[in-house]
Amino acid sequence: MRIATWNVNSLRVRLDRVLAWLDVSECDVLCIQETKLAQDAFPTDAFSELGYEIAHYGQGQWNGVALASRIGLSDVRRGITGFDDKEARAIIGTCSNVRVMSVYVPNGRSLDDPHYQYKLRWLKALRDDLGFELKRHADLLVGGDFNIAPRDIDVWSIDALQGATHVSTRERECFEDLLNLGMEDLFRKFFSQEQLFTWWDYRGGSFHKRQGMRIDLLLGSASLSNRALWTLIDRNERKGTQPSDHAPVVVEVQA
DNA sequence: ATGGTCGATGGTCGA
Repeated sequence: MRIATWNVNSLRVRLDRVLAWLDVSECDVLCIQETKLAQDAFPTDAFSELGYEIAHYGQGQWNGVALASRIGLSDVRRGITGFDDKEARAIIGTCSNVRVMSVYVPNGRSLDDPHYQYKLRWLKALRDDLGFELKRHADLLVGGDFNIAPRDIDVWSIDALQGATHVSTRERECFEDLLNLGMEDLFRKFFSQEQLFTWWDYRGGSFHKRQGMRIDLLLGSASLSNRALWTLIDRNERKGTQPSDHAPVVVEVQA
C-alpha cells in the first residue's frame, strides 16, 4: 500500500501534473493540500478515470484539502473535531482499514502575528483529534504540509531563519506533542541526513540554490510505522513546467 | 542585470 502527500498549490493549475504523477507513481492514496477550490469545484471525473475516489474539503481561493484513494474511501469527516475553524485544513477518511488524514497546518506568517497563535491553537486541536482517532484506529496516517521543520537539520540554514516561523520552539513543541501520541515521522525512520527538503520558495531561485525546508511530512501510528518499507521525496516534481513549490512525499507500507 | 516568484485576484494579499 502506497500513500503520498503533496501540497499542489492550486489544483486548477496543477491538475495535469498531478494526474500524470499519479499515473506513474502508482500511489493508492494521495493526501492533497491547497486545492484552492470551492467544495464542488474539485475535478472529480478526471480522478475517477484513473480509478480514484475523492473526498474534498474545499473553501474557495485559499486552503482546501482532499483525499484521493483507489483502495476505498469511507467514513469521511471534514475539519477538526471540537475546533471551530473557518478554514478548510483537515479531512480524514478510511482507506482499506487505514485511517488517513490530510492536513494543511496554518503558516503562522510571523511570531508576532495573530496567525501564529491560530497555528498553535490549531495544532493543539489536531493533537486532541488524533488522540480520539487513535483510540479507534490502530493504523493511522497523517500526511500533509505541517509548516513546521521538526529539527534544525530539516532547514537549509538555521541561522538564516532565526526568529522566523516553521522553526520556533513553541510550534516545534506542538509538533512533538503529536509524536508523543505515538506517531512517528516516517521519513526519519529511513533517513538521518540533513539538507533533505520538500519545499523550496519560488522566490530567488531557492530550489537551484538548495535552500529549502522539510515541512511536508507523513506521520504514522506505531502499528503502521512497523510496516513501513521505504519512503522518498520526489524532488523531480519541483522541476519542469509550472511546478508546485512543494514536492510529493511517498511511503510504502506492507499491506 | 537596479531585479525576489507564483497563484488567487482584478486592489493587493498570502505563501
